[in-house]
Amino acid sequence: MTATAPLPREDGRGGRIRQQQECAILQAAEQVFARAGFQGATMAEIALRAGLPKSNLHYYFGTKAEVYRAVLGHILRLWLAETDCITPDADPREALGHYIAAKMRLTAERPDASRVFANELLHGAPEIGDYLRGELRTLVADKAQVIEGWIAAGRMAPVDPVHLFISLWALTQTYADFETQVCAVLGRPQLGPEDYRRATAHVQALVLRGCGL
Amino acid sequence: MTATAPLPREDGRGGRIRQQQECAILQAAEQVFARAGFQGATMAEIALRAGLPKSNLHYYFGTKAEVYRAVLGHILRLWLAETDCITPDADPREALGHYIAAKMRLTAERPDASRVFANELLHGAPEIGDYLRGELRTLVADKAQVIEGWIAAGRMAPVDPVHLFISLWALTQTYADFETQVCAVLGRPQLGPEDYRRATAHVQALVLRGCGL
DNA sequence: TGAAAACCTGACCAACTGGTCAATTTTTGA
DNA sequence: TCAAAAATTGACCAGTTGGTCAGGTTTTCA
Repeated sequence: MTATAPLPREDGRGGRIRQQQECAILQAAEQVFARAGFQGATMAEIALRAGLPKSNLHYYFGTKAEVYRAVLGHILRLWLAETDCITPDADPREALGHYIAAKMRLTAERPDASRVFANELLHGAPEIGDYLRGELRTLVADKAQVIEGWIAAGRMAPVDPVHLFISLWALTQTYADFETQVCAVLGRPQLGPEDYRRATAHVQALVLRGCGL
Repeated sequence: MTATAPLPREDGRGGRIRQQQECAILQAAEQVFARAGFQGATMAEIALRAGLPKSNLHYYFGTKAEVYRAVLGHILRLWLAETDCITPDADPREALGHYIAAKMRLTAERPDASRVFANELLHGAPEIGDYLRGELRTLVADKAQVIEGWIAAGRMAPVDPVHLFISLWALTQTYADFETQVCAVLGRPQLGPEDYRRATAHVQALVLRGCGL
């Protein structure tokens, strides 16, 4: 019922200023949502971090849910990619190794994105359920067939391909989502590049050997 | 500043009624916290599910944080156990296989507990950080030594034991914490016993082979 | 049996938070 | 240069929620 925000043409860019501000807002929002979840996050804090008054924030995004959806949208784009290397002709060992490294890099570089995503899933994915059951499922089904092909050709051990993807996601994301626990048992104050290198090597070794590669 | 609730002697049981009510409350609270997280959960909903008026809920637990801590306490007790089978003399293959099965059973039987725990970790474990860096870390360090022993004796492939534990937790809990995503890619409306059986077999196969067992 | 302890509850409140709005300033582009 | 569009902002509001409290009922147990 508000005529305040003339909604940026989703396609073309809005004004120069709008682009800048929206970017700052989404960056701030990702942090806040990651730390506090949807309910725990407040518009006031997002505004504060983005460096503008709350009412200005509402000028760009009508509701908190709108900000949240925008943040999730950004994150989903990151999630889809990275499976390119999994093709029938690729070398299974190299393809899976690359995929693991890529996912782990994403986890290390954008832990907040991972956490927002995790939080959304944890609460039943009310916002992105359709995407999961649509695009993501299709993508996984495709890649699963590739892996079935590798198995049928005797190029790797028989492994349920869909469960394998679930495992890969779990193994990599856990380092961002549950960083506190990981740090605790590793006895580190926080995860650094060296920790991520070790984690990547460990997951690769475990999974590749687990797939008979 | 309230003298209302004469705090149940933590040690001995409070009155018969108190025990019953507290149990009902904690059960309800686990569900609510699992679905909504700490901030999203409301005392009103917990009370409703427990079948008593909100003010009565406040008679047993002074604050929401107190309820939350009690729920987490229950859950931590579940988490600690299950590693008993990992001992120097045990057969690595059987010990790890059992551990995976046990953790997966816990995940299947108490998914809400897993989700509350996951949520707490996701938000930086403000409540149980000390436990993680204390008891849990010690336990893991102990068990890691056992595994190092197995490796040194050539009874399994060289795997970083601490990262192995992190992997095992991730692989099992993911089926509760991110059930929505798992269901989506598996094309199932919800996970049933058969799904958990398959998941267990998959994780066991992957990890055991991954450990050269 | 009777009084103290434990338990129960509706009414109430203060703080917080998402969101609105009218008025003002800045930017744009013809 | 100047008017229309875009951007900014402080004041404000209504709904929600955690928590309080005074007074009542039930249970316990000596």
